[in-house]
Amino acid sequence: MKYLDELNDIQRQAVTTTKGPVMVIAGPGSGKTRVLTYRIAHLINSGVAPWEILTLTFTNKAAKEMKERISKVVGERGGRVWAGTFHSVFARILRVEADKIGFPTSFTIYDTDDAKSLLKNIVREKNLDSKQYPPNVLYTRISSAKSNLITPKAYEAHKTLRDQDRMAKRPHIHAIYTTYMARCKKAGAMDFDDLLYQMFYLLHSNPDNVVEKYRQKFKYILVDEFQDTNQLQYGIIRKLVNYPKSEQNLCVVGDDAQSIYAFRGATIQNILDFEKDYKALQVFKLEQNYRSTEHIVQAANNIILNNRKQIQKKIWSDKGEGEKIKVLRTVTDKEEGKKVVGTIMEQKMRDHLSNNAIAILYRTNAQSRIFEEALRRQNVKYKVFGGLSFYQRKEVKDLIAYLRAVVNVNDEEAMRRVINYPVRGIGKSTIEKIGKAAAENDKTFWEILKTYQGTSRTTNAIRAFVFMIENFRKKLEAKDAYWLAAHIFEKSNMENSLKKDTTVQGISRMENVTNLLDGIKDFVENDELIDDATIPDKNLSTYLQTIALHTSADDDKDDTDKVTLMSVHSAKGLEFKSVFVVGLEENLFPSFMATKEGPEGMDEERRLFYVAVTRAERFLTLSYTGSRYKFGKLDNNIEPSRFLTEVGDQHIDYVGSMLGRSYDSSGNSVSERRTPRYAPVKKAVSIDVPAFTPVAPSLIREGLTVLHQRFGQGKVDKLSGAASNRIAIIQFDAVGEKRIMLKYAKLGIVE
DNA sequence: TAAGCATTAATTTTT
DNA sequence: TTAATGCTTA
Repeated sequence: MKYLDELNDIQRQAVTTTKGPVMVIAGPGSGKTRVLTYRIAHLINSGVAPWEILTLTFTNKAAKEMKERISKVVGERGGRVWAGTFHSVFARILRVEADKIGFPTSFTIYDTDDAKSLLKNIVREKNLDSKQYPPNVLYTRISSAKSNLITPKAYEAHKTLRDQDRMAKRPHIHAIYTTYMARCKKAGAMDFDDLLYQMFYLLHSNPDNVVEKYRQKFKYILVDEFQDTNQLQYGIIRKLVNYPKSEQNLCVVGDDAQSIYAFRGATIQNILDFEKDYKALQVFKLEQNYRSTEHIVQAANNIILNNRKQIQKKIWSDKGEGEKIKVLRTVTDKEEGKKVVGTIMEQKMRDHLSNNAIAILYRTNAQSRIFEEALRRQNVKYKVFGGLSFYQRKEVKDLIAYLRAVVNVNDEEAMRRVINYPVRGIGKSTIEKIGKAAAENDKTFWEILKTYQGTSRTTNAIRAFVFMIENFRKKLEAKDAYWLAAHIFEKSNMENSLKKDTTVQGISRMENVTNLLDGIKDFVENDELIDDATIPDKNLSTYLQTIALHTSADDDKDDTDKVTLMSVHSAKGLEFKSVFVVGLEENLFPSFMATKEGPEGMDEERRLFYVAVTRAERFLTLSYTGSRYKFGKLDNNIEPSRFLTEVGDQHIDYVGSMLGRSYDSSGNSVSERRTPRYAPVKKAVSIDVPAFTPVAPSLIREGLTVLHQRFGQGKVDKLSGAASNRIAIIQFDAVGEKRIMLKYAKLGIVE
């Protein structure tokens, strides 16, 4: 087996120990994905059918990549492994089994917006104060209840939860939870948590002994990123693995130090429980880091040492010392953008990095803007991940809502969205009345709609709408998803109403819908391997499921060369030659929420920082600023992040930055606060380099006054070296003497 | 009912 | 700063 030679000893053991429960603790860059894929390949090579293997990953993209890598080892059949996120795999199973637990198999998936809008309606119907019951709070509360396997009934009886709610003056949350669940069921809809919750419920209540079917089917189960699973997810796994005479072929891979989703209910308790739940457990620790150089790896170790709880582990690298970590400090946020991009330009030039090799990582998506602007100014191509995804745009959601309404007429949220778009004279108050009637008479929105009587004008409008939807439904069986979507777009009058808008935005909306239609076409035409056969399952509801679970992390990196901009969360599992972690400021990274939450919140922020730092292969740059715009207001009282002091000075290079000082409004240094023992302050002002056009190296002569991108103005003292490799010694006004290699540096001539 | 205008509230991370 | 909500008027 050739692939076994590509592994180190521990990795190989983790791959070849195929029977029984196995836990792999995998530090960052330790070849985790390789172990997982080779393990699966190894299973297949030893006679296990690909479709008997279930692999649960964190993103769909990770699953896809894994399948491709498996296929490289074992051939095409590798693609037939069951691999996907918890959500997508269980959605697929529920597509088949949902009717056993009272849902239609064509159930729709409510995204966060749908869920919140439904919650809002419920609060209104219950005549509760919408200020007291904001949808965000309700959603989080319900989500975390589900993630902890707390049913509405259990919630009602749960003393701690009820006390918390009472203290927050929200005593009716349990009732809202109950109604919410009922309404989702009536609408034939599941929210993200339900995909797991209902899956658990299916296995737990076990109608027609369905659990047996899946225990038989999935003989080997692998879970990636186990540290980010919640109790509910672990519960499902146990249902599938724990039964009499089970071989318990379960392999979980994770790293407690990289657990960054506690806010979503994930708990490293699962890792700890795992050892208790599976007595025969074999543990393998992967500690060698193949990704980063030593300064980075050791800085990471230093950082995580500040956390209280963790599994003993120390990652190491033999890739050499490498470059020190650079720290940039600026006065304003704009300048932070400029400096980061300046450093990027420098690395591109001096180290020949392509844009692809570079990532800017931030704590909050809102930070991207400043870097986007700076990159645009320098004409550097970039791609922003996260934020508003394609499928969240209004016009895209509108058309999708039509499709949802047609597939499942009980999908109340979709129905409400399209009933008066484009405007057809069914106004707010009418919709309100219908909603109320439905809630009061225990009917669905659609049932009321079909027989609704209002003024003759609205009644006619409603009749026409119902007629239209029913007509669409007639085509559902005979036509494929693409045909139907295009048909609906036209006949619903959406097309005309979009065409009327000839503004720039209007045109771009039209383009987005066209792109959506193209996407549907693509989906219809591409076959997918499912199980041991190719199933042409191309109906609309499968399509809707796929896009509902699509996230920006699943976006393919397009083949053009672009700098990556993303949140630290979405950078999980990725690596780049050069990484910039920006906005390292108190109350931003760590976030102000964590600061008030206490030590647990802070530990999670630190793990997040650990993840960010360990994304870098060769170059790591940290940046922060003294003042920043926050919701339109200038905050110039920013302190550097506590995390900066945890990196370890021996790994940091403070080139050109002034650390550990705060400045008052006139730019004077103010007495030191709490950032100790930082690099000496060289100059009290940052070097403001004016724009210049770089000249060819051959034009640089001794005695010239030149401009350097980072060091500012200086005088060329001496030239040495061959013409092709010329080195200039330059006396800079701001930073003193520097040796500059002309072929890499960009210099402008002043005189 | 629908569109236009004014006010106000809210901003962490994501399947 | 932006998004969303509320209010007024045709």
